[in-house]
Amino acid sequence: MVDALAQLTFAIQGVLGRIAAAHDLSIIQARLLGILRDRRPTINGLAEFLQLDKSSVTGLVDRAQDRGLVKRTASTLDRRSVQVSITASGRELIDRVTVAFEAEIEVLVADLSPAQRTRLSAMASTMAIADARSRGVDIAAARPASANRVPRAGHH
Amino acid sequence: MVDALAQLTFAIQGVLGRIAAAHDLSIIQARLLGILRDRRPTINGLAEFLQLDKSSVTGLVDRAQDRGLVKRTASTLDRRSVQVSITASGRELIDRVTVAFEAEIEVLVADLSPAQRTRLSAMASTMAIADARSRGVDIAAARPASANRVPRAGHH
DNA sequence: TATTGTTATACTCTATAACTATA
DNA sequence: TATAGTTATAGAGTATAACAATA
Repeated sequence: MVDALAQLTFAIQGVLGRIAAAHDLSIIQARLLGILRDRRPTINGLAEFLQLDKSSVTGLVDRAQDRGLVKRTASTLDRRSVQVSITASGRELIDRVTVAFEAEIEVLVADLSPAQRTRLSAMASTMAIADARSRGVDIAAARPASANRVPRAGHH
Repeated sequence: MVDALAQLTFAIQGVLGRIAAAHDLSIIQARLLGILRDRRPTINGLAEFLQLDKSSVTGLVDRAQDRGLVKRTASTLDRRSVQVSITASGRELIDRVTVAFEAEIEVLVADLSPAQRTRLSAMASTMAIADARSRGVDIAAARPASANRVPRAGHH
């Protein structure tokens, strides 16, 4: 099991990496844009999402901003913080990457039956949630439309 | 499906990264040691396994060698090439990482039934093989001990 | 000529520590 | 004092191009 999952992970990362590179992006830059599709987090918020130090995020956002993919906006509530958002150009790029990624994943699951795919999808979600929970993060609350999970007490 | 798989991939990479870091390794260094557990590839061979440029592998092996985790041996057949192998110390380290990784994955699959785990494992393998095939690599032939590859016509 | 591996170089990604400007 | 973000710095990881040794 462990071996199979590790292999799968590397395979998917490889696919993602190749597609991102074909669009002149690294995996982490693609991830950044993906997060910003439906959120306007602060630098600290991004650091938490990505599990990176805030100084790493500063650099990440700097490079994306230099390319016109994201922008910083001063927060009106707390003048120390900024809000990071995606630009039209960034959104267009990540949308193209997503389409390509979906097509490639389609190749990987080609040998699975429709029923297997459904089950795989469900299991993957279950595991991602278990991971988030084990780190004390409530991933469900950060979802887009609907996806509202059962309200949970608190963290820790 | 795509989203769930991506989430799962990042979750597993996160787990791997944290465990590797706890043992003073990066993911790629852990992968390198994992590959060397039952193989003695050339630099070019490693580059193919890892899908990296050979110059990247030179640096990777340099750093691992500096730490006494791997070693280079001159090939007797082709004096241009070297064989990279794991040291006792490297093997001990990757074994410890593997044990810790297995324990963490156990947490992630905790919410899955035994039957689901079996199916997940099988599907993960299927997908990893599909990926290898899509890249023209025969992962199955590259397995353990004396995996004497059946002489094959051509690569490409 | 072609291939194996290294070197030189440049860039991205990352963390730690020190700093600034707010709060 | 504490927090949000940046800067300075250092190191790993990666690719491209040029190179030496060998085939």
